[in-house]
Amino acid sequence: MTYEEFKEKVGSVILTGEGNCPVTPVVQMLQGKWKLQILYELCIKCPMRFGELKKVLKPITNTALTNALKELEADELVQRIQYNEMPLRVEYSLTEKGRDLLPVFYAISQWGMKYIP
Amino acid sequence: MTYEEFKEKVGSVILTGEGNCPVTPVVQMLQGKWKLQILYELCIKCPMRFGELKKVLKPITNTALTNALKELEADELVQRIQYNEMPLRVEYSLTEKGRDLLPVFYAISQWGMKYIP
DNA sequence: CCGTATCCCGCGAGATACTG
DNA sequence: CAGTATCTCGCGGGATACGG
Repeated sequence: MTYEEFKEKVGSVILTGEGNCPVTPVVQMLQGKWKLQILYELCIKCPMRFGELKKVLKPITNTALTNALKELEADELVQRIQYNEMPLRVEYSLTEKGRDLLPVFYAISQWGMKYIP
Repeated sequence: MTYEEFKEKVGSVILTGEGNCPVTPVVQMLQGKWKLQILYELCIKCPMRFGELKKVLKPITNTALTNALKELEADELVQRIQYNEMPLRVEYSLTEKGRDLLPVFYAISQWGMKYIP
């Protein structure tokens, strides 16, 4: 794809240049050491429990996982459901908004397969 | 796109789960406050001079711009060419590897248009 | 089991001044 | 013009211990 094709497809409205990169806010939302890996694991298996995520993202700490999940929830990419059983059970799943990131992941993966050895 | 379609298209090799998210290393490469905006500006106009980039990314400092450009160059997303004139002229341009990120930007923009008000 | 509450530390980024 | 050289500061994330 050339930039001209890109511009034509996306529309010029959000392509004003001068620092108004339309991509930046989205990537900001995905920034942080763990967010992408969490979303990725939730793509593979959904829903997942807190402890399950913690196990799969092995060196992650409680604090980091909690914070990342909270931010993802605030951005409506992930949904938290708490079941008041004993012992407590909490499940995290992707929202539609979160699942719609799959084409983005796909594009990135394609690029990675071409350029990452 | 469902995850099953995703898996089929990308191939299961890199989809091992257990923390091996294929997307993460790519986004790591794009991380930093300014890298994406630099790439984006270079999509719009290429090549650009140091001072030109600095003007367009207004509140950026010399240090930040220099560091970001160095890292982008190390990752072979951007090429630096120096002309030993007086006064000095340096031009930055996207490499093919960098230009090939456009489909990624496109996917992200599509998502953004759907979900960012 | 699923977190919160602290404390701590390093690193990315800002500010400012200076150079080939 | 296109950077480099320092210094500083804030905050994201790690470690550990405790609470509902």
